[in-house]
Amino acid sequence: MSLHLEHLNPEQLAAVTLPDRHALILAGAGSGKTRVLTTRIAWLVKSGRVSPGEVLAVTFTNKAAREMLTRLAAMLPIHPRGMWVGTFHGLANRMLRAHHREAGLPQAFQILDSQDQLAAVKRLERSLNVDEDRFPPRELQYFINARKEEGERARDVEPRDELTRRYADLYAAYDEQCQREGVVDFPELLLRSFELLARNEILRAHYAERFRHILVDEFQDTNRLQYRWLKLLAGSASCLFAVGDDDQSIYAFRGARVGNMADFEREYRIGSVIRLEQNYRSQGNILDAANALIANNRNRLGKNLWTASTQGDPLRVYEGGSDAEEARWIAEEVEALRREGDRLAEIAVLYRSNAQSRVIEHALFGAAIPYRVYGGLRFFERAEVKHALAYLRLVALPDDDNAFLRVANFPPRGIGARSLEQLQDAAKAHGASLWQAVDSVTGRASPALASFRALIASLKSETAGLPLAECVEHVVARSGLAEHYKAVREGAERVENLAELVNAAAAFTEEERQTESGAAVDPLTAFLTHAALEAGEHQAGEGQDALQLMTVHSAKGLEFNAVFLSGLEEGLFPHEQSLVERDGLEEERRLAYVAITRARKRLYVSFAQTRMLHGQTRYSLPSRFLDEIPEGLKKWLTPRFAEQRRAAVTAASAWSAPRKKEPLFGTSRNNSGFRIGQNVTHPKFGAGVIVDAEGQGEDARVQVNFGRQGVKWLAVSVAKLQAA
DNA sequence: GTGAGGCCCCTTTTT
DNA sequence: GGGGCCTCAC
Repeated sequence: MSLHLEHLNPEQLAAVTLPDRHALILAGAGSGKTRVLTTRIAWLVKSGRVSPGEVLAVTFTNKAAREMLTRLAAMLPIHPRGMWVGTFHGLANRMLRAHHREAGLPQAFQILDSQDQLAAVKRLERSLNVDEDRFPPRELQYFINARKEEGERARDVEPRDELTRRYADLYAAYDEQCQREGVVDFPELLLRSFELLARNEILRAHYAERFRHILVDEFQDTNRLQYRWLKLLAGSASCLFAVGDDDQSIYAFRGARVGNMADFEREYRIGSVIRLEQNYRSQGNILDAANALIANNRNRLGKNLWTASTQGDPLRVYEGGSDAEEARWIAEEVEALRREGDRLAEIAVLYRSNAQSRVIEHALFGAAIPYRVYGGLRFFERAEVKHALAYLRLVALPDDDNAFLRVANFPPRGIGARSLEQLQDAAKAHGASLWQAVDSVTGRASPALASFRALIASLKSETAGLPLAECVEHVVARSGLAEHYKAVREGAERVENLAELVNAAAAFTEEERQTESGAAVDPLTAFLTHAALEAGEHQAGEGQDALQLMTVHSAKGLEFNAVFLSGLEEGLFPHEQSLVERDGLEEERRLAYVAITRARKRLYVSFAQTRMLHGQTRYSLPSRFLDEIPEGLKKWLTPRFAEQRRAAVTAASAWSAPRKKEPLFGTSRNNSGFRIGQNVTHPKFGAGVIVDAEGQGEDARVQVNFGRQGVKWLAVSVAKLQAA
């Protein structure tokens, strides 16, 4: 039950025991950030400075919030009742449920996840006869979310041009639609609760008075709206304690504003920023590599991590002839680590994009290594589960048109597109929801519609008062979903997932009972909120020892004894898209920095000469990030790329002879003397690789990927290309 | 109204 | 390569 303050270093201790004032903690990777945050809360409470109810701590992910609660529970004698700990969205939701009337929402308002939101946007465009080619729904969704995250309503959007004006109009119409249906998207949770506080002086004063200490994790990832929300919540009396690391800002693409750190420092007159620079996680070579890499970024607040630990092993660098070969190598090395006694759960394979996992999974499967993939489709996002949830949503709030359209004819019950179109027209004419509009068309149109309406109504009455799990079970059975999936081929897994949904409901009830953290809403609405806000990381096979596969993004905040960083190739990492974005390359570099700093003892880095992407073989060059790591820290397991190119002339197969059986490239030639996949050099562009060829004789042209110099078509007869 | 096959697109991700 | 969406045939 002790805080163990004596185990903190001077900077950590200073941060933990800071007097009542605003603070900015610049906390490097592995510097004990979460520990400082939680210990500070415990210290504030234990020293009697505040009561738990006067503390609010906010994070980005549910995982981080849970972690914080667990640690707090270990440090504080009683359950920290009344303390607000959660994600931005979770806390905003809590506030909106408590003050739904003031916020202009039904108490049972439903939350749209990104999928639902896209469906809602599509539906809107169709109802307004908007040309989906000129206004792609995805673009509109992006526009709306970006505006909301800046704190702007449609009327605040500056009509720079005709297109923007149209988008703004659609934004307004979208908001009206949501309001009519009683649904709220993710950014709306924040914006709505922000506006509530801004408008309602009494509430604002209440919260500003209540929360004496507001602590923010991963502050570098906050967007403009989140920062403004915090400022409003803090008022003039509360202390803001912000922890962040500008070098780990990897979410600019979704609105995060690193600039919030500098703004905070200025606006709150932070005299001295506390820097946590001692790293307790990684051995010397790993940390040196990370520091060397990130030093190439210009926009930094500046900080240099150091460690008291030994240098440890050098980074192991591997070059594969293909992505498959790279994957096999990873499997072999993992197997070797396992033989040495490492637990698989302590080893991670990281990649830039989810699509890369397939090849790796294939190799792991072949090597019989158990693994777990993070990301991808999560439990509550599965189609069959979303269908069941849609029925439940209609029970909770029949005006939810999204849910209505999702399951009106699923399982098929003879309600076709035409009936639904008619219904939508009728609803539009009456300014009503689909549910309300059914009566106005049933007389003439589909009896099936009327029976669907009756089904929902009876589900509602039959489940009233039932415990949550039984309610879910009843809806799954009576909706016809279970029966439907039993009948279709390959539906067994879906039936299981429906059963699992019943379990999830039971587990949710139990958890609520223990923590009593729920806002004052009915259990069904609480469960639906949980499903939307926490899409469900808990997958099957959680308990067993398994290798961890995930994108670099989702690895943030985690650490492992050994890390494999795969696919370090130009165009993939850094991603080619990032090169055309403003500050894109620096964000990619920070991403690489995050990846490297996940490792405690061993870091493996790999790349492949060829990779299957979108069904085509791509030829790539090693990532520039690899060059930015000093040679002295690396140990090449395959001859270096440059050396290999030189060596290739004399001993073509020296570098990966053992398994060079498969034909790596098509042997497409065009009498140019070059072969696809061949490494070449150009006097101006440097090293490259042939990726395509066309034409014959004098007209022969080859396409060469020069990495950061770009991909170029060159006429063989003119360009001074040389085989490397 | 329903199911099967063709076509198009393709970052990163949490809430 | 693969998933979502649309069109076309029953």
